[in-house]
Amino acid sequence: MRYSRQREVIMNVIHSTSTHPTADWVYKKTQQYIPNISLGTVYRNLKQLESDGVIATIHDGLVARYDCNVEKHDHLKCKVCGSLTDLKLDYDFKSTVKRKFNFNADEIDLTIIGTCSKHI
Amino acid sequence: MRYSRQREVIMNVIHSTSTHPTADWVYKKTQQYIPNISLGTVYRNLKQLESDGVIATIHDGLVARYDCNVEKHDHLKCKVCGSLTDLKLDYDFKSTVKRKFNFNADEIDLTIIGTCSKHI
DNA sequence: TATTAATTAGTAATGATTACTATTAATTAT
DNA sequence: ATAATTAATAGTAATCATTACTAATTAATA
Repeated sequence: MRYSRQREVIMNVIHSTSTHPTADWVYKKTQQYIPNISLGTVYRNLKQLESDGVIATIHDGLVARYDCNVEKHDHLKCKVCGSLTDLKLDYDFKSTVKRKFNFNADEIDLTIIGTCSKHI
Repeated sequence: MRYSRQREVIMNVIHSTSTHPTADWVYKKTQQYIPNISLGTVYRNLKQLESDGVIATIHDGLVARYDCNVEKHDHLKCKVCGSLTDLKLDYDFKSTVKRKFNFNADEIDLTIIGTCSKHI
């Protein structure tokens, strides 16, 4: 993978926030630095960065969100404001599903949906 | 909500499988009984049945899948064949996130991704 | 510096879903 | 049973996120 300014800006934009932005948000943000950047370029680079393990993709309903935190973690999703917050929980379901279903677990996707502290 | 044959067939189709079908799959299946049924009718009814609590929607990547099992449960998703299998796990994260984040949890969405027994 | 191949901008295409509208049909009051 | 009412439908167009395509650009390299 060779250098491109577009990719560098995209990386910086993603690292500048902890809001798990969508591709469109990243696109609009990068436009502030490279006005004629193409949406396709944003998508292509996000995908490339993911397959390089530099960022992670979170499927949030119908849209994909991107996260520079690639460590395994879970999320709190607020029904009111839609915010997505990182959290770490302790569990080990892998041995359970191996035993019960002979299923080889690679990753666990866990999201807790509810109301965040701002709206209580 | 008043009776319609279309809705009845859609319900029967969903209850005839445990494969968590997509709207398109349901559409093609209902076409066997009502050849000129409209895709919009399928989507409208699926949404209506969900808001009535008769079926549940599962967001699987970019597509929505529908499930006649409305009891709270988790899923095993196979990376190889894409199958989605129901499972029930024991956990209680609600009190943890309430204590740590003052977050009021309503539901927990947990999917374990890996390889199912068929491909081992 | 010339060559090569990755990357880009711009645009068209796709796939899932929703919106719109005139028509059809289930219910309700007559 | 019949007419009136209005939810539900078929068919089509629109939307939204994402991917595919192509000719032009540009980073690396010989």
